[in-house]
Amino acid sequence: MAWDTERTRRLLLEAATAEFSAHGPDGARVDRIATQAGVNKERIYQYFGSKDALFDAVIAHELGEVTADVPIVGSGPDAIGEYAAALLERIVARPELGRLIAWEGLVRGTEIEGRDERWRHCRDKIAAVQAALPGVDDRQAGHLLLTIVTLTDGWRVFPQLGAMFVGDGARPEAQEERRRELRAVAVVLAERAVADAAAASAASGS
Amino acid sequence: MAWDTERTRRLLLEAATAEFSAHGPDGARVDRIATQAGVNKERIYQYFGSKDALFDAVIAHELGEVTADVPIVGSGPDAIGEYAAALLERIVARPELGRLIAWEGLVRGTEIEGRDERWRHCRDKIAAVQAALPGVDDRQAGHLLLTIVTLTDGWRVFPQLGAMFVGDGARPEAQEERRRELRAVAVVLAERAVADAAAASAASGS
DNA sequence: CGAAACTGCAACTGTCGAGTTGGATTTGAT
DNA sequence: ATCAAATCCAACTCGACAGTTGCAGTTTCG
Repeated sequence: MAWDTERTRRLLLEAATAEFSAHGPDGARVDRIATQAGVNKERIYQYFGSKDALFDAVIAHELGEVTADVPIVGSGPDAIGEYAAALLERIVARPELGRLIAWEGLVRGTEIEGRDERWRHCRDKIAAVQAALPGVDDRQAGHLLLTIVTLTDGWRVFPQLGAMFVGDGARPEAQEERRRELRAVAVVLAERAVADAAAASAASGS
Repeated sequence: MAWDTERTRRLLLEAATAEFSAHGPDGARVDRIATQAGVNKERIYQYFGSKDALFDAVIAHELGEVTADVPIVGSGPDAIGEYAAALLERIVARPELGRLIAWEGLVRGTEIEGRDERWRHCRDKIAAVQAALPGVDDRQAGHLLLTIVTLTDGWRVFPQLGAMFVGDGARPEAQEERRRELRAVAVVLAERAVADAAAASAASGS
């Protein structure tokens, strides 16, 4: 078997993703990550430098995946609804990123690593929303996306709220129900954004 | 000066609220809480038993306050909009509870302390929504509340998202803008819930 | 006054965990 | 075969932190 440094790196990243997602930057244990990956703890420092840097690497990696996994297809409010539903489905199947983002927000605030690249991602998404909803401006598209992403991430970050307000969120039926609800919410908000845009354009055009 | 055990307890609770909100159950330091409160660390164990128990006490205390602070006044979709706006205003002024709930959700999941009392709070809120929006059933009211609470809490829990999508969320104008947006979202969703309820009642009535 | 409870203070214990180090072993390339 | 890089292993350092203890001063209340 060849020296497969990419494999070692990948194993560490996968184990770290699970560990950081479950316990956060403070609760995560470097030893557990190493054991879980079946790799020596010392390797982590060779590859990533520090626990914090590993956390950043994990987030950057996960973020790259979700963007590719869940595109906005089609156009019109329904397309936004489908996007929201797909995003929720994805976060149920892979809750890691939502939780990681929450840990990051709580611990680091807005001072995040790799801000530039992430900002580019967000601009792209905003542009994609605008492509699907012609006439909607940056601000409206940004708020719409913020609302959708907050609701999807929040579903797995505040599980108590779901359990209290709509019954245990781990139940498959609850997942499905919430997915329908979120899709409907996204559609309604997208329709509103389009209507606002039309009204604004009519006002300025007259 | 008389022995004021309530004051000692209150000082500890206040300091613990700030510390846990800022750093979470894992990141919080018992020594810092004691120093901040101007009370000896040992007192914490006399009064609350353990770091974990102190965390639970902090959440229970904060939760009691918010329910009293932000009621639903009036009726109709606009009342729900006002409620959402007031909730966001409150979380900007006192971000502690939102962050505590997030820490709790991330670390403890749905297995929370004092579940019964909290469940009662939630039932009350759902009933209050139904009082403001006649005809709306439990499920719809629950989803509406879940959406509103997730969006308000998320605003301070995912500060990066706000910064990326709508500009730095710490700016006062951004706060105000998001507040208007959230109010509008809540109104739209409340209107939709009412319309759904009317349609359902018409269908069953015919 | 005197016992009992409350508090402050400071040092202590024991554990846990991040990061390091040195040496042995394996592997691919030349 | 040989060398350099990648890996494993195990023990180690060092600091941090939760929780404890003993003691001395203070307040309350009988």
